[in-house]
Amino acid sequence: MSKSKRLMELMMTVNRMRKFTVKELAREFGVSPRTILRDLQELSELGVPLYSEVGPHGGYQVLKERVLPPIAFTEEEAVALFFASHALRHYRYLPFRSESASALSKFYHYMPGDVRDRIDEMKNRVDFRTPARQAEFPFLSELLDAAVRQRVLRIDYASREGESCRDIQPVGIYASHGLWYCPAYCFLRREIRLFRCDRIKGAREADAAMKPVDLNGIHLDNWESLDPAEREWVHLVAELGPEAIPRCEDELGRRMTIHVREDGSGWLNADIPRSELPYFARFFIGLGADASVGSPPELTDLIRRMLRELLERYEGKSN
Amino acid sequence: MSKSKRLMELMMTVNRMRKFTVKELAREFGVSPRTILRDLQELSELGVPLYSEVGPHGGYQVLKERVLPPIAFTEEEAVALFFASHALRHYRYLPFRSESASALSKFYHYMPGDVRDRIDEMKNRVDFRTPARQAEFPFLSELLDAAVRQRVLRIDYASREGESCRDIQPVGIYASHGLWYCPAYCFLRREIRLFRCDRIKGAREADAAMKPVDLNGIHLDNWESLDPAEREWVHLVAELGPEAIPRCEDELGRRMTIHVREDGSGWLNADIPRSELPYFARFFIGLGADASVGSPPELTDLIRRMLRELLERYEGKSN
DNA sequence: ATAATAGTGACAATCGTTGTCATGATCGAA
DNA sequence: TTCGATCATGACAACGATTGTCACTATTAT
Repeated sequence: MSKSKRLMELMMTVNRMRKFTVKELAREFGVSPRTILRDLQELSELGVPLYSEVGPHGGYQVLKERVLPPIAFTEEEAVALFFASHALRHYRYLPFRSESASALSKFYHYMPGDVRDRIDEMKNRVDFRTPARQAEFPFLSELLDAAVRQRVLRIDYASREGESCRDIQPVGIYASHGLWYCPAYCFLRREIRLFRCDRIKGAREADAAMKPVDLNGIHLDNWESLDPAEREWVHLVAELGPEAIPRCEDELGRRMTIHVREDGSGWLNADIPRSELPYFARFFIGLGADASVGSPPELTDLIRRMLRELLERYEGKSN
Repeated sequence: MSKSKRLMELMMTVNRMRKFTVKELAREFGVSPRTILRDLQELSELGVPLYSEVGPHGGYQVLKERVLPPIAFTEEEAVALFFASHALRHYRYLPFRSESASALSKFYHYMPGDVRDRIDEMKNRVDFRTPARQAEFPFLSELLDAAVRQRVLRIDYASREGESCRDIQPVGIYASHGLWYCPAYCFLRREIRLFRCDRIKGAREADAAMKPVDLNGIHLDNWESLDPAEREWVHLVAELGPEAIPRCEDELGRRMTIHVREDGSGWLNADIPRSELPYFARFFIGLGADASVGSPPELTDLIRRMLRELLERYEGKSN
């Protein structure tokens, strides 16, 4: 095997093993320990963070910031990748903020001048906007870590009703419209609930006594469908004007299908839980004249009531 | 210089030059042409897409998909980068869709097994959601290209009033809530306007007679502030409940500052163009009891009127 | 035709790589 | 303490890879 190939494979191998001795590698690669030593020194010079300890039980170690085998990207791929991480800059909080920034600058730095020029030209001409939020999300890494390792966390949660302390086991975290959410099994309610991460004011490992529940097979793509069946459902029918379609896709897109006609208008036809009627009432009021609810009657009633209340407020004020 | 170093530099050099002859390179690197030929063959085998033509004015060329010098990422950086481009998968339309996908799979493919495992574990546990849209955005690349190269495009635009044909010069494109927008200088209105990309039904190079205007210095970050001064402004004051804050940040965050008090409530205090009163009226109606507008009177009047209309509609229906 | 270019094969000179050996240093365990 | 496991370094000869040179072919624009 040629030296350069051996170096590549060596890099992958040490990344895989994390801890190893010179002899081991020499056997594995069929070369002498002396050669391996020379190779390791070269890897070191190439930036692989190696650390060695002498003595029995000593050996080599790769420090935690492992270096991946270099990947060659085409120019187009690099540009795409650049803008992908560029898009994340709008997030003040990320589970891996600093890494994302350093990857971005590494990219930028290593690129040949003319590609950099091209990126510079495009930088201010493509963007993925995310609403800027004042809310703080200090525990994203902890929540994600707990989700991956299936651990229970004890959190301080500031809900509308006041601050409470509860044990949860996160399913995962996701950002939507610039806010972070965390669906998690709540040991208090004994079901999966959605938490807003900015309301989580504290998070630490729960008591060892708290046994994790089995959330294998439950993840971000399917937890919503695992809703408890206790709910009572009512049937929603609404007619949508063209202006209303995007707003419905925005807020309801993942819960129901939005039917669109040729002329741009559309309609909704779906079952919704009775408990969410207030939410829907307010939502359709917000759509104004672009939407009109046909059913259920409970919803139209509620809309009327809410409209009257609002109207009273605004009439009271002006008089 | 060692062979491997020379190969690296060669890769960068050919990427920079795009077109070159063997002799040139031989001179530049101080080796014989024979060696360069051997090196180029190796680069070729390593995936650099080289193409050669014999004869006078012949020579080597790098095909358009240039390969960048390999960049070594740490594990954490790779994970961050992976999730950045993972986040883009929600977009059905992107100005560089296929490249983004191939970069993602290249990443995944070249990663050592255990990092891949780690990513697999996290894949379903972190997400950046974007509303799924049915709208189509077929001309993103064309718009972006025109923005970068400062070209004029002739587009077919389907606005509320019907389809029209106009010449525009894009400032850039951006995605917000899953929809793509394109601020552009409109030669019809003679000012910068915001176009929704899904309403652009056709796009092609405009007449050569259309002279591009100078949009240097105007880009996505500043075009909004270049609004024509013709507008009439009114002063908005509104009181916000805690629930209303996120929705205001979402929709108004980039136009005005949202003041937040200790207790979670907040207020708005900003100038808005009179022409947008209907938009604001509807917006505050959508906030329901969580917001109340104090001023301007025109706005509260409008809100009252709209509420009455809505109420009539819903009362008419139920009777 | 001519000149400019790529492409290949052969060979010897050169240079880099490897294994072996000797030596040293450090550390943990017996 | 001594012993063995480990990293670390230097010297050198054997080996193998790389390089330059030369001779030759093939293609093409002028």
